[in-house]
This record gives sequence, structure tokens and C-alpha cells, in this order.
Amino acid sequence: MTQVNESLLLIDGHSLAYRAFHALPVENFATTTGQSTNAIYGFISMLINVLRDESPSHVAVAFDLGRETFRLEEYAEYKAGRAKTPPEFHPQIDLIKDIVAAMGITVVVKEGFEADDALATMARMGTEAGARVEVMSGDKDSFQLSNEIVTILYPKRGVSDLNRMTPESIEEKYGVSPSNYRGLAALVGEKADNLPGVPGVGDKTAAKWLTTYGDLPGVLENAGAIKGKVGEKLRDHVADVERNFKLNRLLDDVDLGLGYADLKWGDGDPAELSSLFDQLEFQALGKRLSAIFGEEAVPEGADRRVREVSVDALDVPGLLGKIADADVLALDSDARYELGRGDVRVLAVSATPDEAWVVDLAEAGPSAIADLNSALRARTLIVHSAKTQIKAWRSLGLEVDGVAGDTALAAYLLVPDQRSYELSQIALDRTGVELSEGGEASGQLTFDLESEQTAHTHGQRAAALLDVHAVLAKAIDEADMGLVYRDIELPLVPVLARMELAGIAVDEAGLSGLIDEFTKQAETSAELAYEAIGHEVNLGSPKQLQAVLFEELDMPKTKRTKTGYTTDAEALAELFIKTEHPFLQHLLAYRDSTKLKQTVVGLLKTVAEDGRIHTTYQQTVAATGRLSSLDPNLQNIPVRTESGRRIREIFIADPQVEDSRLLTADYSQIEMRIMAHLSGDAALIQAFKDGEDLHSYVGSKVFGVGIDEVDSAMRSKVKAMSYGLVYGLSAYGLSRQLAIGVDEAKNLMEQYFERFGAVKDYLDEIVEQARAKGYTETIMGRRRYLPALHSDRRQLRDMAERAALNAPIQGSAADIMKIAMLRVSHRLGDLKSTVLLQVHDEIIVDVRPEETEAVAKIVTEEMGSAYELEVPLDVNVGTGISWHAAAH
DNA sequence: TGAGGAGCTA
DNA sequence: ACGTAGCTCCTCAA
Repeated sequence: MTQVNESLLLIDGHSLAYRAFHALPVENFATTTGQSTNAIYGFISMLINVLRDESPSHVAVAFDLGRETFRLEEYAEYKAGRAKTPPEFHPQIDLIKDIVAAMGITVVVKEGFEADDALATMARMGTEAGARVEVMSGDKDSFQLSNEIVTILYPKRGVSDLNRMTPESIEEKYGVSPSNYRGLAALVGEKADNLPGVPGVGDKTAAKWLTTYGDLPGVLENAGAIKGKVGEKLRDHVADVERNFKLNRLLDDVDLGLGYADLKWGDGDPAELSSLFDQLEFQALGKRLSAIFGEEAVPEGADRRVREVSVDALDVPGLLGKIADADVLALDSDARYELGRGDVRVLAVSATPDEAWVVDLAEAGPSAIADLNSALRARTLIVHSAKTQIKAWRSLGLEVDGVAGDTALAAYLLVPDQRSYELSQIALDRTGVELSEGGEASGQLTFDLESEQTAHTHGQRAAALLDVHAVLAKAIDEADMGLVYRDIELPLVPVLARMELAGIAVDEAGLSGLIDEFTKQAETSAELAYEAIGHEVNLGSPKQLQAVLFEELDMPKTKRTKTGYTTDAEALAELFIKTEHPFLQHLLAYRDSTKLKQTVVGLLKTVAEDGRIHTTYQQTVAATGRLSSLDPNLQNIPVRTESGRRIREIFIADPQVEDSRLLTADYSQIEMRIMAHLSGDAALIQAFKDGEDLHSYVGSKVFGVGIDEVDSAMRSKVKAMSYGLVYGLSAYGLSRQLAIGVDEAKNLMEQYFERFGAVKDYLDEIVEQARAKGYTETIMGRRRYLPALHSDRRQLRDMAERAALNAPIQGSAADIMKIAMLRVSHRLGDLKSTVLLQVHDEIIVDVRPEETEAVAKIVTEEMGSAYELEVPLDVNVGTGISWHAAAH
């Protein structure tokens, strides 16, 4: 035996994961998609600690495979009667295996044997190779492996502490040597494995016998000599003891198909590891892994690499020379765009993954920009988050009119519910390329030091883009989303950029007037509220309000929130019905006014120097495929109340153009039409084809009356249900919303489904298909993945089911609107009128007086024919001097 | 700084 | 526990 300075760490994966599962409350460890992670977290946490403390050269983790082991063959009752493992446990084992493998650690699974046998076999291999061996296991059977070379790491309570079991400590604790531990366990029995021993015999008695007679065979030979009741018991249970002794021997000669050298702790796959941690939402654990091992010690896989990119700083003519032969260019820049102003200095260009060129746009004159413009226009461009950059470039006269690839958009389509689509993360996930920090550009030094680094950063990003995009584009095609990507999302980029750059004009004086008005209203309501309770209180503080309502005024408790009782408008209105306390009225009025005030104050802050508000549309945020709007959000401007609608009066047509108007065009009931189309429900389709008032029509069917006999109460019930269905409404939810009994709500739903049976079939089918395929699909093939449909947790599963019901409908509506925007925008190309805003099923267009009729026609035609459904797409159009006026 | 509560839209 | 998808404001505790 040669002495080598190596150590082998062997881990019983199943037993430790099981301990972790029970040590950490499962309800506290789950991803947003419903994957339970408590066992994974606990196991990996333990693993990181032991790797840090022991720094082994060789590592393996062994798992049991099924329960068909040789032990079961010999003893049918082996491990029978065990409490069933909770369903959350098993799915975590596979993920643990994946993580362990990605860490460069050998995963051992051997059919027909238990993890312990594999550990024993590998412990023998390590011993023979001259390594120090540590066995980490939560199963006491492993104690028999302990000797001068092999130490057992046995977890104490919880998962953070390990006992180092050596022959000495085993002797001390159990009174027998490791070689006799098996005998002790056989005599005592093992409840968890359904191996009864000698009744009444514990560790102490067993140890005494074993010491007296040497070993278990010695004890059994002398069983007749043992006195008393226990002696009798032993003689009665010899067969059990012999069976136990046979079964608890760990086999150290299992053919694992690998040798000691195969257990070397390898490089792993950091890209995979990072992706797994990302998927499991283990931010802190990921940091701990890096912190403990440091940059060096985290195994650097073959796939993870900082690619050396040569970044040259050039002037524009120099750049044009370099890209003369390139057809495809990747671009990146330090573009910023805020409050209607764009800024950019460093433009990075790359045509190959290991080289990039940067130009200082601040140094480029008009003719250089013009040359750059025509050069870029003639090429296929790949950009990450192109819209922001295109907007900022425009401020310098660089007019890029769209791109052939956008890595953020592509990544979004592939995984539409991710939190962010940072290039560094996508590059790492998809190609294993790590974008390094720092580094400086070389070449013609036209930048100062700070910009040198900026230049290098963007050069490196540009260089990474081509490979990243190729990988993403392939995945997009494999998922049959080429159409959504290339014919919808990418062409939409310049359309949205133009809308954002245009912004919408606001009446600033009117806005200030509203602020004053709403402020006064809020102050009045606040005073009245204070008067009603005799003192002041912060009306914006739910905590203080709870003190007033439930302690001071002793009102009945409302629905619970995480931190107390709700004070939301619905609850306050109910309290008012019960108590008629005037404070509640004034509080509600105060809430309304302050909300409106905040809205107008917020809007005023975002008015740019050109007197217009430039929102930013997010194209990679909504998991269903909708756009979202921010800074400011123009998709939630009040409309339901009269005061709210007044805010819409300050959004006005271009004041620079005499008699210009805003035109608004919206789809009527697009989601219900999509529901009719997708379900193929003949009755619903007929209703739309006949152009009936939908809710009256449905009401007449549900209540079995003539269409003219549907009263407003019936109509609103049916309306609530129709919309509710699209969201996965339950009978309970419907009853709450309509303030009717659950029975009546249930009845209503049954009537509905009886008349519109295909709708029910369709809704059921959507969920079932999503469960089978893992994702839902819109009419254009846009996907949304819903792994939580398989969650063990009811609440998460239900949420996923509702999302599955809604995603194809909301998403298809988004598809249709996006197509319509492209077509409208295309046809407005020759006109002066331009699209300004989109609010999901509505677009707002700034129209020149002479183009009003033409634009109305274009919008009606293109929105109406954007996609052919089984039912017509109805479009309502209106014009006016303000958004408010246009809608009337 | 971030979580929680509240409220606005389609 | 009980209707989808968003964004922004305020308060309060860390």
C-alpha cells in the first residue's frame, strides 16, 4: 500500500437528503414555480460545508435506486411499514443529483444495492489506494466501516453539525469496537428497516454480551449460558438476530463499474450549476459556494470560460475598414435613455467572437455618422435589448431601423417568466461564456481611462452576441417560435421605439390644476376624518388605521393579512354598512383623492422638455406576451370614475399642429372572442356573428329568457362570469364578487356550461394539455411554461392552473394586437399621423386633421383583419382633442 | 433597502 | 385558499 496525500469523501445522498428534508420546513423552501427545495437546500448546504472543511481530492455521492435490493429478496418485510415519504421529497433527489454532478462530483447509483453498499465498496477502494477516507452518512450501519483509515461523519440533529465517528468514539459511545457494531445492531434491531431484534435488549446489554463472548457468533453459541428473562428472549429470537446480522452487513465488493481514480473531484460544469441555482432561486447558496471556494477553487469547467476578446478602439473610418467584408454585425453600446433624452458614447461592433472594435461617438462628426449609418443599414444586426439602444443612438443621428436579432427578446420568448434577461447571465447559461469585469481596450487611444474600461466591457458584450444569438435562434426554431420571434417581436422593436420617442403631449396647466384640486379634496377629507375620531392619524398607514378601527373604535375584524387585518376599500365599505361610522366614509374619500393626486403628481414629474410624456414599453416582462409600460405606466390611467377620467383629459393631441386630434381604437371583447374561437363553441360563435350584445345574449341562454327580457342584474351576473372564466374563476370567487350565495353561483356556472359546453371542454383541455406538454401556447405559438402544474402544493398548483387557463387567451390577444400594431404602423408609413400608445386592447394615434378619415379606415381594417378568427374582430374608433374626448 | 398593503388598468 | 397580467405609491422595519 503506497501512502498518497489524498482523501476520499463518500456521501450517502439519500439518507442525508432525507435528514435535510425533515430538518427544514418544506413550506419555507419553494421556488416561485412551486418546486420544493428544502431537501436540496439542506443537502447542498451540508455538502458545501463538508467540502470546505475536508477539502477532499476525491468525492462521490451514492444514491439508492428503487427498493428492489438483494436485502428485500432475502427478507420480504425489509423496510416495510415505513412511513411513506412525503410527495415533495422524491422530485428533489433528481435535482440534487444534477447539482452534485455539475459540481464535478461522481454520482453513484447501483441497481439492486443500497447506497451503503456502494459506500463500503468505495471506502475499500480508497483504503487500497492509500487515501484517507471519510464516509458521511445518516445511517448507523456505516459505523461498521470505521477503522484507522475510515472516519464516519454522522450528522447530529439538524444538518449543520457532524459527529466524527472513529473507532475510539464508537467504542466510547456503544461499548463495542466497530467490527462488533454489526453484532450490536443485530441484537438490538433496527426499527426503521423493520428488523426487530431481541425484545428488551438495548445497546448496553448487547455490548456487555459482545464483550463477554468476543463477537456475535460467540454470543449465539453461548446463548444457553445467558441467564434471566433476557437470556430466554435471546434464545427465542436467534433467527431474527441471525437474519439481522446477515442483512446489515455492508457489501464492499459491489461491481460499480468504476475505480478509485474515477472518483477524483473534477471540473464540473459551472454554467450548468449556475443555471440550476438560478432555477432553484438559490442566490445566497450560490454566493456561499463561490465565497468558500473562491474564484480558483470553484471547479472551472471546460464550458465556462472568459473568452479573450481583443478590443480595438478606432475612429469611424477605421471601423468601416474592419467591417467591410462582414454581413452580420453584433452591436453594443453604453446607451441610456431617460425622460425623453438619449445618451451614448461608446459603440462596440463585432463580427467574430474573439474580436471587437469600439468607436467614440462623441468624436464622430456628421459625415462619419452618415457613413456609419449607411454601413449599418446595409448589414444584418444583432443587439441585446435593441430598443433602448436604437432610441439612444437616434439622439446622435444614428438611425438604425430595426434589428435581425435581439438576444433579450429571444431569451424572453424561450423562458417568458424569468426575472431578468441580463446578457451576462444569458451568455453564461447558453454558451458558457463569462463576461469578465474590467480590462482595457487597446489601439488608437481616443478614450480616457474610465471609457477604456467601458469600451472593453461593451466590446466584450458585442463579441459574445453572435454565438449567444445563434444558440438562442436555434432554440427558438426548435420550439416553433420563429414566427413569433421574427415576424412579431423583432419588427415590433422599431415600432415601439418610434412610439416611445414620439411620446404623448400633455396639458401641463391642466395637470397642475388637477393636482391642486385633488390635493384640496384630500385635505378636506382628511380633516373630516380626523374630526370623526377626534384626533389626527396617518391615513396612509394601514397599521395606524388598524389601531383606530379595531382597537379604538372596536369595529368587527376584517379579513386577515400577513401582518394584521385588511383596511382595503372593500372591507371599509362593508364596515361602513355595519357601523355607519363617518370616519370610514371620509377615509375612503381621502384614499380616492390621494390616489388621484399621486397619479397626477407622478405624471407631471415625467413630462419631458418637449412637453410630452415618453413611456417605456417593456417587451420582455409579461409572461403572457403582453407589453407593459413604465416610467410612467400609461396602461393604468384611471377611467372608471368621473374624476379619474378627468386625468385622461390632459393627454392631448399634438399642440404644434393645428386641429390635430387623438384617435383611439380598441378591440371589443377580444378575449371572449378568442375564447369563442379557441373553444369552437357554436353558440358563442353565433352570438358574435350575429353581432348581439354578448352579455344579453349569454344571459338569455343562461336564464332561459328572451334576449329583451335580460335585465341589468342578469346581464351583470353573466358578464362577471364570462370574464371570470378567462381567469379561472371558482364558484366561490363568483359568489363573492356578485355578493350572492355559493349555491347560486354554482348554479349559475352550471347553467352557463350547459349552454356553452364547448367552453368548459376547452378550459379543461387547456390545463390537461399544459400538464402533459409543460407549456401553454397562443394562436401564434408563443409559449408559457408552467412546471407548477405538477407541484405537490395545492395552492401553487391551483395558481398554475389558472395561469394555464388565462395565458393562451391573454397571450393570443397580445399576439393579435402586436400584429395589428405592425400593420397599422406599416400603413401609416406614408402619412404624418403616428401611433403613440398601446393599452393592451387599445391604441392611441396622433392624427393630422387631413388624415383623420384615412387613419380611421386604416386602423379599423388592420386591427379588424390582424388575425382571422371564427368570429369577427370588432373595433371601436373615436377621435377627440384629448384621450378622454376621443373615447366618447 | 425591501417587504407589505393598497389601488389603478386591461 | 378561493380571478389573470401588470406598475407605482406609501409606510415601516431593518
